[in-house]
Amino acid sequence: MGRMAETRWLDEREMAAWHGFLEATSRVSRHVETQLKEDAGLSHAQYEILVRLSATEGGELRMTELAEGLFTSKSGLTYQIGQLEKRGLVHRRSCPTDVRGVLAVLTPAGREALRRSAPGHVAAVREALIDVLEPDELDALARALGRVGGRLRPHPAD
Amino acid sequence: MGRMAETRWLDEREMAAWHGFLEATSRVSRHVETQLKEDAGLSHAQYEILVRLSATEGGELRMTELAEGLFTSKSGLTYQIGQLEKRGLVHRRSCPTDVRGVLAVLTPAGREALRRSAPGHVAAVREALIDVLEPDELDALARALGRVGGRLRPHPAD
DNA sequence: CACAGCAGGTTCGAATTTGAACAACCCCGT
DNA sequence: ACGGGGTTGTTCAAATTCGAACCTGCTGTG
Repeated sequence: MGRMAETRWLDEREMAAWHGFLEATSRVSRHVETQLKEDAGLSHAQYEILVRLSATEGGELRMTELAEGLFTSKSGLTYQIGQLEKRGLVHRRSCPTDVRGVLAVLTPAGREALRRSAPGHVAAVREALIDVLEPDELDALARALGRVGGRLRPHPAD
Repeated sequence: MGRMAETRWLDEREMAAWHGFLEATSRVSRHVETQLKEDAGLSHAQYEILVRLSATEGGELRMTELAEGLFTSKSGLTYQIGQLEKRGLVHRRSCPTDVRGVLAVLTPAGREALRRSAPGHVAAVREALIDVLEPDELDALARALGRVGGRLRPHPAD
């Protein structure tokens, strides 16, 4: 019965890739997180929320949509929106078409906070990842990781 | 004075790479984390600790060395070693050559836990990252991310 | 129209993580 | 031998994160 197939261990190349992935993600994450916190007082999660909101028509988005876009849990988003709301960067508005729904709306202060912190953040991203790679390497990375992320994306409803 | 140079925003290609990086790291991390937690009751951090320890001569390592290898903070490691110690997978031993030092030592139970959980973990890593890429893509990824991680590594003491 | 099943958000508790502050200790130059 | 300076781990409080349980309110079906 269910006897597992012999394990295919990782060879040296594969191990190097996995380890490199872990180290890079860990360090890049810390780099970006630290820069944002020090220079703008925002966590990366909070910054991303502002970005997504600012990219929409009215600067507002349903909680669920936001959560999906941020690859985070619903409860995690509830928490972060609460934090941003306390600081007046975002406010909640109930959805006109669905009583249950909640819209997170970017406030003028939120838009301003984003405008101020964006340059520093972009610089950090360049320093940590973008400017470290040659254009072709960057494209290869985008293609490869795009596939990786896509395959783990929650079912498009099969 | 200190006026910042004009910000070099990210173009579409760069944006795609950054977003892909964020999505991939987020989803891969969750995938691996979930598999380990469900199948072995270990967090990825804990699993990595067992791996590093098992790779050494006596299955032991100084706290600081371990923390560096795991790209984590010292206090974070203290916490995790505490958890593993509670479960009998690791135990602490004071360092013979430095009174301040502490050695984390893998116990037989710890070695056994690692042996049991490794196959499932490797499978998850393959499913999420390794087997999704062609050999050349994997090498390119390793080269690129290796450089990225290396550049953000704490000063080798200049 | 009534109902079962599902979707949207929040709440709650448990587990982690991080940096700062500490206390103890090693090491090197004077 | 001595003192300053850097190291080693731990402790502590604050911030997050996640999944499970819940309550409400949609929605398609009979």
